[in-house]
Amino acid sequence: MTELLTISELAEEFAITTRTIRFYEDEGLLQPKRNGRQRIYSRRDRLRLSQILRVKGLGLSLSEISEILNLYDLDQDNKYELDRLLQNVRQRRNILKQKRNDIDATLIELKQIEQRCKNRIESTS
Amino acid sequence: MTELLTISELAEEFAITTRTIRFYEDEGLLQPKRNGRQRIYSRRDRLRLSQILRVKGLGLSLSEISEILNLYDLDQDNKYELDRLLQNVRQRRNILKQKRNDIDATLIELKQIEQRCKNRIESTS
DNA sequence: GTTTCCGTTTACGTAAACGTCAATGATCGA
DNA sequence: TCGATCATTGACGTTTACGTAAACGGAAAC
Repeated sequence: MTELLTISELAEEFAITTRTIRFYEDEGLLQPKRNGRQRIYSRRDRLRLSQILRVKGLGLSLSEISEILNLYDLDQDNKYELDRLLQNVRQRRNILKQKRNDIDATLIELKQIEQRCKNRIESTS
Repeated sequence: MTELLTISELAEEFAITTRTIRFYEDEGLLQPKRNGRQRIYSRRDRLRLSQILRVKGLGLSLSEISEILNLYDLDQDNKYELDRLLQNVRQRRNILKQKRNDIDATLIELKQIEQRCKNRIESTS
């Protein structure tokens, strides 16, 4: 049993609208099978959507997300293509690492604010 | 010497346009002094802009950035307000921690892809 | 003294990422 | 069989985050 899903089930599960899911398909991020005109989503489609949403929260455009997720589908044997892919993956990793650094810097500042906040509450009570 | 900057100097330094800087001011994210009609930016304004840009890369809207940066200006004595502020800071921190988790998950996947990529290149050569 | 740079305000334009509405079709329970 | 429900395909609307162009002012360089 491969647990096939309808578009509204998928939408509800991820708390997004069906419009959004169809839009992602228009943009080439999803390619569900069809039963006649009706879309049917496999476990793999579901995983893909979860990856899309996870990456989307990091401030990447849909075209960037598309590029990243295409890296996931490794089906090359051509050495030149593999090299290009490798460069691309490394670059993406570096960008994400930079973002993580930005998050860490902000987290430190927020932590300091939290501490000052607590101190004031202490001294006020 | 407090090193005052003009708008185009600031724009060049951060590789953005003056339009963007003025837009941020319209949105209340910056409040530079004026010399007549001309804007002049202090070291503090410059720091603010760098914070804006740093947080912007994390996929937050300008209004969210505004909220976060407002947390930086701690000038409350009211205990109730301090409590609210504290809640807010903690919530922001949790959201950012979640984003960092998402980044880490993606980094792990990319690392695996990189490894598979390298393996294939090895076995191809 | 006028051209040439900034800089300013005002205003309309635009790309991305959907929201919303209309018209239509398949299905399913009463 | 009829109404309700869910899905589909357009198509136009909307918000965010700026881009771009027009029209103007001050200063400084020639």
